[in-house]
Formats: sequence, C-alpha cells, structure tokens
Amino acid sequence: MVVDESASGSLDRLFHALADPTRRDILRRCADDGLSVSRLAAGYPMSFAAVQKHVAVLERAGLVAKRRRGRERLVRTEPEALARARRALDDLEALWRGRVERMSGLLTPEPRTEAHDQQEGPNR
Amino acid sequence: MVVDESASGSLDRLFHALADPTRRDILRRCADDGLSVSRLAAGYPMSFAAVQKHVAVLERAGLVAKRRRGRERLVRTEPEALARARRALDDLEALWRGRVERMSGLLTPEPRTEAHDQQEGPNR
DNA sequence: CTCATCTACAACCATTTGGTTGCACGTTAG
DNA sequence: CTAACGTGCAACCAAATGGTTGTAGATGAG
Repeated sequence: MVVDESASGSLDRLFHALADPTRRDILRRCADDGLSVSRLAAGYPMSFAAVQKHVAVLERAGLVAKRRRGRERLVRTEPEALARARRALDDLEALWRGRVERMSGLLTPEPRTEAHDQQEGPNR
Repeated sequence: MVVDESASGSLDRLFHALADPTRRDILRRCADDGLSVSRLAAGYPMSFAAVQKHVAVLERAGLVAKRRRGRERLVRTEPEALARARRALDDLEALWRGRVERMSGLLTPEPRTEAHDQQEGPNR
C-alpha cells in the first residue's frame, strides 16, 4: 500500500471507502449509536475479520471512530468526514456551474484561455 | 467483472470513479467544455490507453458523456451524476442528523428500537 | 485464578485495478 | 486515393482489494 498523506490521498480514501455497499451499510448502522465490532459483524454474511477490515478502511478514511467500552470497541460514524466528502462534490459542481455561467456570457469574459491549471495533479 | 445493475452497484461505480485523483482531474478539465480524448490524454504522464480507461470508468459511472465531433469524441462531465452522489451523501448525513435529534431528545421519542432495517443490504 | 469473549493482526488466495504495448477500424486532410 | 490521426479494444503484468483461516493479546465474568 502506498502511504500518501496528501490532500488528494485523503479524498481517495474517503471516496474509496464509500464505494462499497457493505461499508455504506456499516455507516448507516453505526450512525444511530456505537456498535461493537462483533455485534456489527454478526449482521453480515462474512467473517469477523472481513468486517474488521471494512471498519479499518472506514477508519483510515476518517468516516468512523472507535472508542472502547470494556473489552469492546464501539464503532461510530464520524459526521465530519461526510461533510468533507460533500464539500469535495460541491467544488466539482461549482466548477461545472462556472461553465454554465460563462456560457450564459454574464461573467468573467475569458479568465482562462488554454492552459488548464491542475490544482491537484494526477499523482499516483 | 461482476455485472450488477442494482442501485447499489450504481453508487459503487459512482464513488469508485471519484476515488482517483486523475479521474477527479478529468472531471475538472471537462467541466469547462468538451475535450477530445487525445487532448485530454496529452495532459497526463501516462499512455493514451490508460486515460481512455479512466474515461471509460467515468462513463460507466455516468459522470461523463461523449459526443462526437468529426473524428474526435468530446468528453464532457455530466452534472446529474454529481447531484446523485450528493444525494447519497445527504441520505447518510440525514441518518446521522436523526441520531443527533434523538440525542437532543426533541423529536420522535422512539421511532425504531432495535432491529435496523437495511434498505440496501450487504449484497456483494 | 481461569476461562470465555472481543479484538487485532499475519499469512494466504482469487479477483480486480491500473498501467503497459500492439493492432484494427473509421474519418478527415491533402 | 492515401496517409495520418483519433479511437477502441485485446492481451498482458504488477499491485491492490476483499475475502479466508489461524494465532495471540486484553479484558471481563464467575
């Protein structure tokens, strides 16, 4: 695994974590209240370790946090990360909206002509 | 490849497509106006075919559409899909908000007690 | 203390992903 | 018409993903 702590990597982890139905379901189940990993794992047709890995993916993405209660670890979804994902989509959408505005011919006649600046870069 | 045309699969493809910096960059570059695949590929340190594959992933996710102009294919980002992704995040966030509201003890004393309904199911 | 439970983690395996090169096909320029 | 260009697709490869089983460390129950 490539350990990349860039902002881009953060979004990568976020969207990657969301791109799996089991993980999205875990987020839903843990939104109400904390669920122990065992209790969580009991709800899926796969091994405990597999669910544990999914939780780890969500945790690395910042979508979930664990706090201990006795010998259990309560998993709870972290709302901040959801907001972060939404902000990223908003940025993308704002760009599109910008295109529409230019098409309407109302704003910023020609702010950029040819060279597209890539603020994030296709690093991998 | 597992061909799954369920609603869950649609979200999978959407978020998976967004989970790559190159693809997010393609979305940005194609938000302004349509870009031919060649022109697009020239902007990245990888082969033409690799960029072509990224575009295909975006296309399968519905994030991008191609229209032909002469012998070129103009790639343009499809704003509807962005909205769809945002709606999915809103659903997740609404669930979390529901938890907070119950914690505040202001609304819906006990709408659901124990059995979590899973509207999407951990199918894979 | 002893045992059962919850969790973490390593090793392993099949499939998918992201990249490559090479080739075939349609279309446009000259 | 012919050549060059733009595109799509297949075959191949290394690495990542998603699953498995097994082992080991903490912690709480009795």
